[in-house]
Amino acid sequence: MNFSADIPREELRKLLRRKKIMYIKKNDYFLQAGEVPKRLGYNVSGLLRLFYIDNSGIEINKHFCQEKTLAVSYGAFLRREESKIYIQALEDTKLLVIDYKTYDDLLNSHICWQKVARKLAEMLFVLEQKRESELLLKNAQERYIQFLHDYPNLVNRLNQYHIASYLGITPESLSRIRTNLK
Amino acid sequence: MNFSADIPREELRKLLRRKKIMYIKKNDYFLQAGEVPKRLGYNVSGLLRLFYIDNSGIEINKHFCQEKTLAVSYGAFLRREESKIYIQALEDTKLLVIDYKTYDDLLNSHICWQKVARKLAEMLFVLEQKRESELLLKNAQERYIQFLHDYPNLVNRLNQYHIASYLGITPESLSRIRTNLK
DNA sequence: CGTTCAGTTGACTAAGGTCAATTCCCGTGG
DNA sequence: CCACGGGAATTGACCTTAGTCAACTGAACG
Repeated sequence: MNFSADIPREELRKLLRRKKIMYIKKNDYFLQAGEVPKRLGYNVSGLLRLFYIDNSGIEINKHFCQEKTLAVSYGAFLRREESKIYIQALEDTKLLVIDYKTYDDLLNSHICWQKVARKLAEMLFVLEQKRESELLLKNAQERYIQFLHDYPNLVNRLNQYHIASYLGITPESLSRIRTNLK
Repeated sequence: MNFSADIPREELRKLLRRKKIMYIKKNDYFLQAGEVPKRLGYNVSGLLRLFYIDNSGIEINKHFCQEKTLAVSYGAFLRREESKIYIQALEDTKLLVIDYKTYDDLLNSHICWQKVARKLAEMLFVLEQKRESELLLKNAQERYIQFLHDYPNLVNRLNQYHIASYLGITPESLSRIRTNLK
C-alpha cells in the first residue's frame, strides 16, 4: 500500500510528528477482544495475527499482518466499538502507531486524508470479500492451495496450527491435505 | 444509509441530474459475471440477489439487496475489473443508477463525495467482515438463526432455495434445521 | 541421552451433502 | 366446487468431508 503520492509533504510531516513507535514481544497482545481499539498500527518489522475465539474457546485466525501492512481491528476502530478480534505478535514486532484522535484529526484537517482513508477502506473491503468468497466457494484443500499462492513467504514463518486455524480446519486435517498433495 | 446531511444542496442536485432510472423484471440480470460493472444502482423498490457460481455450477447467494440499499459488485466496480458476481432481480425492481464516469466525476468534484465514498466503503467493509466471521465461527443452524435475526422481513420474500444458498448449505439441510427448531 | 513440542497417523464420529421418493401447496381449468 | 398439474418442501437412506481423540514419531535443544 503506497498512498504517499497523494499526500503533500506538509501533511506527511504532520503524521510523522504524531506517530509513536511501539515494540511488541512475541506472544504479547497489541489488542484484546473486548477493548475499544485505541490505536492503528503499521507493521515495520515482525508478524502479527488477528484472530477470533469462538464460543467453544477455539482460536480462529482471521488474518496475518506482515511488514508494510496495517495492524488494526478496523471495524471496531472506526465505530469505537469493542473489538471481537485479538491481535497478537507471532514474532517480535515493531509498529508505528497513531491513536484514534490523531486519525480523526487528520481526516478533518485535509482532504488528502479523506482520500487515503477511502482507498484504505476500499482495499480492506476487497480483501474481506476475497476471503469471504474463498470460504463460500472452496473446500479446505483448495483454500490451502490458494493460501500458498497468496502468501508464499508466510508458510515458512507460521507453524501448522496457525495455518490450519486460518483455513478454518484442524492441524490434523491440514496434515492430511499436505500428505495428499505430495 | 443516509449521508444527505453531509452533502450540499448543490451537489445533491448534480447527482440527481445525472442519475437514471432503470426497471428490472423479475429474473432478469442487472449484472452478469465477466462484465466490468458499468453502473452503481440504488434499490428504490424490489429485491435483488448477488451471487457467485462455483466451479461445479452451484449458485451461491452472497447478499440480498433490499430497498434503500446499493446494488453493485463493489470491488469490481471500483477496480474496473470483471465481476465474479451476478446481480439478478428476484422481484420486479426499480433502481436509480449512475455510471462509473458519474461516480468518478463526483468524487473529483467535491470533497463531500470523498467522504460519502469513504463512509460507504467502511460500511461495506463492516458488513463483509460480519459475514466472514459468521462463516468462520458459526455452524449452519446458528447462521440460520442469525439470518432470521438480521433480516426478519426477508424470510417471507425468499424461498428456501435462496436462503439455503445464502447460508452455504442445501435446501434439504435447511429443511432439517427448520424442523429441528420447531 | 531424555524432554518437549510440532507434526503424523489411525479409528471412530458428526455435520452436512446427495439422490430419490413422497407430500404439500396453490393456481388453473373443467 | 373439485380435480389435477407443477414447483417447493420434506423425508429417508446412504455418502463424503472434516473433526475428535489418542497413540506414535521425529527433530531440536538442554
